[in-house]
Amino acid sequence: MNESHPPLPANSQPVTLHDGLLGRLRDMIIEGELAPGTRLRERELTEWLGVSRTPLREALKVLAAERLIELTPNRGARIASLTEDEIQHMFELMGAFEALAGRLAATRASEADLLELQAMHLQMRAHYVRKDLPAYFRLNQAIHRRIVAAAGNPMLAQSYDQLAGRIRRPRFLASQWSAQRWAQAIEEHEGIMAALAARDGALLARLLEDHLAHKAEALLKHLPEVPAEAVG
Amino acid sequence: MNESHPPLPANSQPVTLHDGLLGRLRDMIIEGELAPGTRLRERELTEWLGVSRTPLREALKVLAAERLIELTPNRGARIASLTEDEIQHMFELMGAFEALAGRLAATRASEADLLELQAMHLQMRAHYVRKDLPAYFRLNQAIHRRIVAAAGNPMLAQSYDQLAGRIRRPRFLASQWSAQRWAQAIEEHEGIMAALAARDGALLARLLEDHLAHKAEALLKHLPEVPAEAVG
DNA sequence: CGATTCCATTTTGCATGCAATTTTGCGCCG
DNA sequence: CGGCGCAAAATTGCATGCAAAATGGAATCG
Repeated sequence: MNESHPPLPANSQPVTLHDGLLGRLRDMIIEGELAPGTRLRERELTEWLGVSRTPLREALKVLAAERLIELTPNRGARIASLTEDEIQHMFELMGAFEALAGRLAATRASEADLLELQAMHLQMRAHYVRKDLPAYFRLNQAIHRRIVAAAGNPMLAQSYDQLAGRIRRPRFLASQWSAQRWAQAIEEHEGIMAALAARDGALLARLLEDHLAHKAEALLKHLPEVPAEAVG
Repeated sequence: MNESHPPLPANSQPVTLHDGLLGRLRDMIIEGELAPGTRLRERELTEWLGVSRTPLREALKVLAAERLIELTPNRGARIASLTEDEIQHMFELMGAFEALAGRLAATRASEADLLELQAMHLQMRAHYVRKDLPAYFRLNQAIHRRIVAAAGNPMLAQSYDQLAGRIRRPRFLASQWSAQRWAQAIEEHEGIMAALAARDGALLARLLEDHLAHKAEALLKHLPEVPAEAVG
C-alpha cells in the first residue's frame, strides 16, 4: 500500500463529472457569460450540460461555498452580484494580499522567477503598445498571480486566487479605463519590476498596494457606466 | 412578487439537511473529534448521521472546497492534515489578516465595539487568573474575531474565519504552552487593547502581527510534542 | 379595477438503485 | 515464507423517482 501522492500532472483532466461541471460553470461565471442575478434552474442546466442533477447539484454547492453563486433553500441558485461596497472591501483585502506577496517575493523569489516576470512584463508592454486590451488584461492578471506564486506561500496563493476569481468580472468590464490610466498602470508596473529586481520588499509591498488602490479607484469611478446587471 | 431579502434572523436553524450536516461535520473536524487522515466512508457516516448519501455527499463537497477534507475521485474523503510548512504559511497569512484588521479597526471601530472588546478582555484575564485554559482559549479566539469584525470589512471577516477554522485544531492542541508564554500573551493583549483604545492603527497592526508571530513560534516549538495524528 | 386566494405547474430536496472503480482476501507460484 | 494475480466484496459516481416547497396564473372578492 502506498500513501504517497500519485504523480498527478497538477490539475489535468477532470476525472469526475461534477469536477468538470465545476470548472465549466466557474469559467462561465467569471468570464461573464452568466450575468449576476441570473437564476440557475437545475433542469435547465442539466439539459444544457448533458448530465443528471446529482453531479450538477454537487458542483453548485461548491460554487456557493466559493461565493460565486448564492444558494437559498428551496429557491435555487442565482449568480452572485456585488455591491459597490463589497467591491471596495475586496480591493482592500486584495491590497493586503499583494502587499504580503510583495514583501515575501522580494526575498524568496528565485532568479528564474525574476527572469520570467521580466519576460511577462515586456510582453505586456507590447500588448499595451498594440492597444490590445484583452491580451493586456490577461497578462496583467497573470503577472500579479506570478508575483503571488513567487512569494512561496501556497495558502496565500489559494486565498488570492479565490478572491481574484470573485472580483475578476467587474474588473474586466470596467477596464475600459482612460488611456491616461492605462499609461499610469504601465508606469507603475515598471516601478514594481524594478523594486522586485532590487529585492526591496518594503518598497515592493507599498508599490503593489498603491497600484491596486489606483486600480480600485479607476474601477469604482467607472462602475456607474457599467451595465447594472453586470455588477448587481 | 418581492425580490428583497426575507427577514432571515441571520443563520438561524439550518432548513436543509445538507446544511445541517455541513455544520455538524465542520464542528466535528475543527473540534478534533475526527483526527486528520481519518478516512470518511459515506455509508458509515450516513448510518451514523441518519441521512442518505445524497445530502452527505453535497456536504462533503463543500468541506473539500473549504479544504477541511481531501476528496480524491473514486477513493473517498479523508480529514485533511497539515504539514509544519503549511501551518507556518497559514500563520504568515493570518498575520496579514490581523494587521489589516488592526489598521482598519483603529479608525472604524465604534465606541460600542471598544467597550465590548474591553469587557471581553477583562473576562479573558479572569480566565487566565483561574488558569481555565479552554475558556481562555475560546475567548481569545472570540476577541481576535471581534477585532476583525470591528474592521468593518465582511470580505476580510470571511477569509479570516475560513483560515481560522482550518488552523484551529493544531492551535488548540498546542496551546499547552508554558506558563511564561501565557503570561506574555496576556501582556501583549494589554498592549493591543491600549493601541485600539488610542486608535493607533499602525501600532495596533504591528502589535497584532507580532502577537500572532509569537503564537506561531510557540506552537511550532511544541508541535513535535503533539500526537502525530493530530497534525498529520 | 386592484388585491387576494386557490390550484396547477414547476422546481428543489432527498432517497434509492445500478454501474464502474477500488479495495480486500485468498490461492498460487517462485 | 514472501510476492503476484485474480475474484469477491465494498465503495464511490451517477441517474432516476418521489415528496415537499415554491412559483405562476386565473378566478374570486372587496
